[in-house]
This record gives sequence, C-alpha cells and structure tokens, in this order.
Amino acid sequence: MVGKIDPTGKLPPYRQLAEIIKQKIEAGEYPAEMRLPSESELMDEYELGRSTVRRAMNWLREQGLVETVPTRGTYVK
Amino acid sequence: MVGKIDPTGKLPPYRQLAEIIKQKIEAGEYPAEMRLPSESELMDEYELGRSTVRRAMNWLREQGLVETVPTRGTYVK
DNA sequence: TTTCATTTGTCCGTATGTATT
DNA sequence: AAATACATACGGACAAATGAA
Repeated sequence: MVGKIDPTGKLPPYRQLAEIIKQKIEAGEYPAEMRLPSESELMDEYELGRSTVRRAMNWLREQGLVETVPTRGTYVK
Repeated sequence: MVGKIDPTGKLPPYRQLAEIIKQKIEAGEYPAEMRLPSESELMDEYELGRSTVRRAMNWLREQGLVETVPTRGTYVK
C-alpha cells in the first residue's frame, strides 16, 4: 500500500512523507497553487508528530516543490 | 511608497502597522484629537486581518499615543 | 420613536513560526 | 523525534453602543 510510513524503513519518516507528497505533486493529485493539507491533518493522516511533518515540509521547500506562507499554509509551486 | 506591510520583515505585521501610524502621528498627519481610520479601513488599506490591526492599536495604546472609545473609534492623544 | 450603519469588544477555530525541554 | 508552550496571523460570528436618518 502506498502512503504508509514505516518507522523502520530505510528512509526516516520525514523523508518518507516528503516522498509521498512529492509523488502526489508529480502525479497531479496536488496541482500547482493548491494548498497542501495542514500540518495537523498530515499528523493525523500519517500518525506523525508535528516536527516530523515540518521536517518533511522543509525538505519539500528546499527542493523547490512547495512554498510556505506564514499563517496560511504550504502551497504547491 | 511608504506604508507597505512586509509579512516577511523583521518586525511582525502588527508592529509595522503601528510604526507607520506612529510616524504619521509624529509627522502631524494625524494630529491630536483626530480619529484614526477605523479597523475596517486599516484592514482594507494594509490588507491585514482585523486581529492584526487590533494588535497594532493595542500597541499604540500601550505607548500612550492613542486612546480608544468603544463604538466610536481610536483617537490621537 | 424606530431603524440602520458604523465601530469597537469578545470569542472561537485554524494555521504557521519559534523556542524549550 | 516528540511534546509542549507561546507568539503571530487570518477569518468568521455575534454583541453592544453610538449616532444618523
């Protein structure tokens, strides 16, 4: 099944989440300009802590895939 | 043009707005006894949420620069 | 007097930023 | 990585008071 986080996997959880989201972006499931699910939603959905979700967001941001607007959300670039 | 809010600036938006208004007061553009623009007007003019505008007002009030009269407005002291 | 628009007061919910432990 | 706390910000909703029509 796609979209599950494996705490014992090769990649750390934050990178796994980042890859999942990256795939969704590239697949068009998350189109440009779309706001990603909030940190809270991602925490619930993938059963991760906020800092883990934020690390994933940081990674995606560093990759130039998304853009974060303070107090608004993170958007697909 | 002076009076633009930079969401990524050093000072948070509410402080930037407060500084703008403070300058106008000190420059005489907003003389004593004058009623400041309403919260709604400031929201529109600077594209800020009401709570942000109100924070700016609180700050100005704490500085002793203005005085607020409920249902009437905020006045330069 | 009644009605209406304006303005501030208050509260709630949600979201990100930062720091600490 | 997680948990927690606090700051900052946006939006909506409703109340209360004022003053004008």
